[in-house]
Amino acid sequence: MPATIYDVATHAGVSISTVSRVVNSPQGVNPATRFRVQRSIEALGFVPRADATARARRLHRQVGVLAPFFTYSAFVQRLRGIASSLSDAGYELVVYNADTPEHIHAYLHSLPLLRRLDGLIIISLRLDDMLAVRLRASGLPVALIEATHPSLSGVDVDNREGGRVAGKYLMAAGHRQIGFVGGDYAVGDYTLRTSQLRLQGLCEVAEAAGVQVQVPALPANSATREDAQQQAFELLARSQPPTAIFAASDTLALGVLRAARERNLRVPQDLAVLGFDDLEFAEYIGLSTISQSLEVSGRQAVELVMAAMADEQTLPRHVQLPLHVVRRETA
Amino acid sequence: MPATIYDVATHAGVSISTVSRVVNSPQGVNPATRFRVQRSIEALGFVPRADATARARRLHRQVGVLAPFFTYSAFVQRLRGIASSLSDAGYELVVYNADTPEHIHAYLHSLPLLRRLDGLIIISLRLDDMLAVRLRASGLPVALIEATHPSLSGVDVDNREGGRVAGKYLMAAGHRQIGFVGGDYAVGDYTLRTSQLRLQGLCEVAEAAGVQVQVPALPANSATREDAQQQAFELLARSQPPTAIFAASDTLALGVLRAARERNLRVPQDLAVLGFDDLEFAEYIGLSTISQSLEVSGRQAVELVMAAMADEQTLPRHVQLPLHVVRRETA
DNA sequence: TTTGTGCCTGAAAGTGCTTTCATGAAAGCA
DNA sequence: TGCTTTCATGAAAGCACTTTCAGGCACAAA
Repeated sequence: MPATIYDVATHAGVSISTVSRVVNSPQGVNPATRFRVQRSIEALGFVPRADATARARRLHRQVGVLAPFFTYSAFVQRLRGIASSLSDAGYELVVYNADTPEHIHAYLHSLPLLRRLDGLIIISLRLDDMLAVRLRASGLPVALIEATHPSLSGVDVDNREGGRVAGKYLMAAGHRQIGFVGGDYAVGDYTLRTSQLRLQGLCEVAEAAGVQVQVPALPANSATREDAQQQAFELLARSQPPTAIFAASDTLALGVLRAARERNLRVPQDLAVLGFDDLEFAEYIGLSTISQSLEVSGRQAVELVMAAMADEQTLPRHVQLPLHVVRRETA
Repeated sequence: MPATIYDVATHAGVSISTVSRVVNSPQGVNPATRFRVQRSIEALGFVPRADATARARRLHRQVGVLAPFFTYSAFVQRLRGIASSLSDAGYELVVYNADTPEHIHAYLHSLPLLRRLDGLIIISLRLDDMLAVRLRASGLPVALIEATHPSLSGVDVDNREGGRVAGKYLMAAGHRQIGFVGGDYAVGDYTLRTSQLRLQGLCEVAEAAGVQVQVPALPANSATREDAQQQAFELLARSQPPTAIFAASDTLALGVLRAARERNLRVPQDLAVLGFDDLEFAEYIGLSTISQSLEVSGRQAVELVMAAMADEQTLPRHVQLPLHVVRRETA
């Protein structure tokens, strides 16, 4: 059984208050006493228990992350940013996986009440007004990533602008037949509809340039590679098939790439493919894509929760991250 | 301010003991009293605070995972298994990123003392005898993944056998010039040397069949795609280049694939490529590989820590997961 | 000698539950 | 009716720290 603050106090012949002070604010205690206590601490190998400290300080030094982790690939890179910022700030990271609407619902309602967390980061989940207001009222500092809500801090990108950037890039490369492949990660009512926005942006600039965007007959209601592959097959089978396809995510772009290979189309000569996200594997496979600074989004979110933790009264802040195309080999 | 157990007790006109019993073992309390208390609980919206419960029970319902997450791609899939098993068991998952030897050292020495965790899972980190014994003695239940040690529970695979499986598979496909590309994730003294073992297994079966294995002149001391690409270039530039390359991981295989593309080699006709791990993207890009059941390893590890948590005296258990080749398009 | 002024230090409250132990009431039995 | 047994409940200890508050003590000034 490890030593407690009481053991140290007895051993050094002082009160526990003094031991606590030696640990937390040594300058306030008489040098002679301090050295004696320090020797006792070392002799007994005393280390304050994190949970006891947390209780007394009413600060847990833990921040939670709620996300549909395993259905959604972009989380790793966001998490990377979150983890490193959090660790720099001396906070631990606890992970809540929310792949189903039921899980999400349960977490969202219990986490604020359990009072185990100092802050919470919610990734890629759409929150309705009621929920957002409840969260805000619960007193648990929250930051959103990818989604936004007026009453909660958040960091996102301009998805419509992303579609415009993609369209301009492809048209600048001479494409006049542009296809779109999309779909969103389905998590019930919490599903975020970014794919649609990216398509809108694409259509805007295409229309302005007199270029028509080809959209699959059946829009997918999920975001798997297989869906994308089927969508691509459909587009490529048309009488005037697209010479370029913009996929609403890198994962979907993989499906397009596969479809191209199966139809013996050379990329980018016969078919240019442009993704969205800039996931890690995009670089590996040479996929051209729109980068949305995933890692930075994680760091930003940590800053936002920290701000909310420092001052609960502060107004929600919203950060919008820039987008840029990363030119590689597929477009 | 949320309601506490005291508020409920007052409201229902009972003692806090009774409220506690209604929450935790309702069958032991008189139905009339029970209903009254339950009504008070609902009226006040009482939810027991997780940290208070944890303290009183001396059980935190949190398990930690320590791993070089962001230098090591296989973690996502392992984590998926861990997260879902943990959540089924009602435990939370706290993540400790350990990309540098210094971080690892600090975590390994502080986590057992801070007493915030009920258990710890350590992924892909080599522990020396002293550390393993210390951990064991600390009383914090531990399970290892990918590494093993006699005094700690662990789940791993037979890496040498993995090399043999790869060699047999490639030779059965007719290859007589087999190349190897390898390298390990470098985390100082904690670096695990699995690449070497996989090579040994490959050499064993090749030698037995009179086939020579081609190994790059400069073995890489890291495991990046770029390293693998350079290694592959070197092998392919030889007078008698390999017709198949076994890469010690899927990430490395990506580098080989890239090298093949740059040299205008068709895969698998001109060069067969076989990976190891079966990461998620392997399926996406059609990479043939040796699966090591990453998700299962996570589930197994949870079982092992749980066993250790249930009975601290129990002997360490070791589980070895099966390997099998997943035939796709590259070999 | 008395009063004032800091500096150290200890006592004690606060944190919100679980769980053991003891007690009283009610029920069962002869 | 008197005794035992069971059931339901409350009191209180325990958890391991931080932090506030008050007071003791030494030293300087009056």
